[in-house]
Amino acid sequence: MARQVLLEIVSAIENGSMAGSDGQIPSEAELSQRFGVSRGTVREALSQLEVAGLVVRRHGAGTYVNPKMSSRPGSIHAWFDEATAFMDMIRHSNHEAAVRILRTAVVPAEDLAGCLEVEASSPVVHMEKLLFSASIPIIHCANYVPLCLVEPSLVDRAADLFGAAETNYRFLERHCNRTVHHQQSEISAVEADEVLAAFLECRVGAPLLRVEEVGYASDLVPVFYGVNHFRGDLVKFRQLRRPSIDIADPKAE
Amino acid sequence: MARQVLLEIVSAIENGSMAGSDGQIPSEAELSQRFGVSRGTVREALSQLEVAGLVVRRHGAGTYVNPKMSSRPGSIHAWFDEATAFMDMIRHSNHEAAVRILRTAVVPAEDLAGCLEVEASSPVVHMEKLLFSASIPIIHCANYVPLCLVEPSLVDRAADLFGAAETNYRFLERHCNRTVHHQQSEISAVEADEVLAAFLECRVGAPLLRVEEVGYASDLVPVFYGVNHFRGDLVKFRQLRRPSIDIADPKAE
DNA sequence: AAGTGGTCTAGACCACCAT
DNA sequence: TGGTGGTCTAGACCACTTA
Repeated sequence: MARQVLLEIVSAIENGSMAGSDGQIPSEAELSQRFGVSRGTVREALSQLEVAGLVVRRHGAGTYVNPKMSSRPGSIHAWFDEATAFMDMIRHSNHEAAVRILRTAVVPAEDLAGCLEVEASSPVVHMEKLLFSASIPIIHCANYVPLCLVEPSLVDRAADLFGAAETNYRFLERHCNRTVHHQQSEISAVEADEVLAAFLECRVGAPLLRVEEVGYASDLVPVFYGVNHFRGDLVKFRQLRRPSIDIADPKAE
Repeated sequence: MARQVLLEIVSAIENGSMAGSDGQIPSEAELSQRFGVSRGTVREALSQLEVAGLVVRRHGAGTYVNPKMSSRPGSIHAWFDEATAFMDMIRHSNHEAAVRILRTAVVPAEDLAGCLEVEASSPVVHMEKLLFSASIPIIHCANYVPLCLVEPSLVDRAADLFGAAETNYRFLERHCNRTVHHQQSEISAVEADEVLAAFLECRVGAPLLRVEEVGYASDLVPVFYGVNHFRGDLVKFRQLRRPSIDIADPKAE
């Protein structure tokens, strides 16, 4: 029901029938009456909208629509903390997306053994691809999935299936019976080497965004490792940043 | 009380007395008994720990410690979605942090008028600074705060006070009576121009992480604009990425 | 089948903001 | 001072995992 309430609030915000001229939304008590649910359920829905940045809640004052966000609800994209397939990211944001699979193979884990929590000699399925936005190559991806996760009957065809699946998510869901629960990423700036420059059709030395990440299933088993390079001049990530919850004991300070 | 429960759980995880050998935490029902609070309160605490990535909850199975995170609880830092003063970021992560104020001034808003929601001719207080980690310059920051936010009695000394405060957060709290509620950031990769290269003691053309952001108070008033450049070879940001909440109505697809 | 987390309820009180 | 969001309670039922 919280989900239903959320959707109704969003569409009411979109068509302008929810918020007053100052952007204020009806109180939680009123909403719970209007939708015929408990106040707790309304709060659950509003909390999710708050995390997404669509509304801002002010203790004692009310809940307000965030005009910076409501401009394109339902198509929030390229937020760095959202784990979306980069292909969908491109598709949702602007142009046509295309993918070219550069290479698929089964190779030993080697340097990735640590982060994938397998032996260095264990085989991993590898896929290298190039993503295009409006025919321009903008992202180069190299992905690795431990072969031991692939359904036993499909192990022989793993490399080809990875290529056919096109994304980590789909490959893991279809052929490993796993979903990605979260991924831990690291973002940095690097310059294009000869190989990347050739693929991304940019100058050697051009600035690139590098996103390196490990995906985990809900049981905390690492399910993929990926290194992605983005044309620095064409791709940006957005992120809402907030004061963090203090996990440290304040007494300790 | 949720806060108290959270702290107790964290320290129990730290000293190893909370989780079993498989990392599982006692059930919510048991925790609520143990701490003498309702289950809802325990869930509130666990939810915060889940957002921070310290634990993972699995419907039907239990709640587990995330070993990737619990290694340094209480000092989680350099997470991109956490709005921390960059100086504290350096300090908390490794070395001694130092700051050199390069320039303070009051200038017209001009190009920043749009994102700060003031007139182009309105004055803004500007501060440019350089942050050092172990004597190496690693971050260049340029910040702007609308002068109209500064307490009237301090307007004349605004530029100097901004320099003395050293961070946006402190300046806004001390002299504008405002706290930053959230900030919207954009991260990209650029190459160092002559000016930045000189400040950051790197090659012209070296890859830099560029973080551009607008800070907002809880009433959604923009309170600062900042452009920050990070030495790409020395600074990385980490981020937990998760599947996003669908805000779009699924019927629409 | 037993145990877990996920959701919802109805009510209460508090902390905060505005007027 | 009245209305708002923030927190907590006690209980119920459901959905899911695991053995």
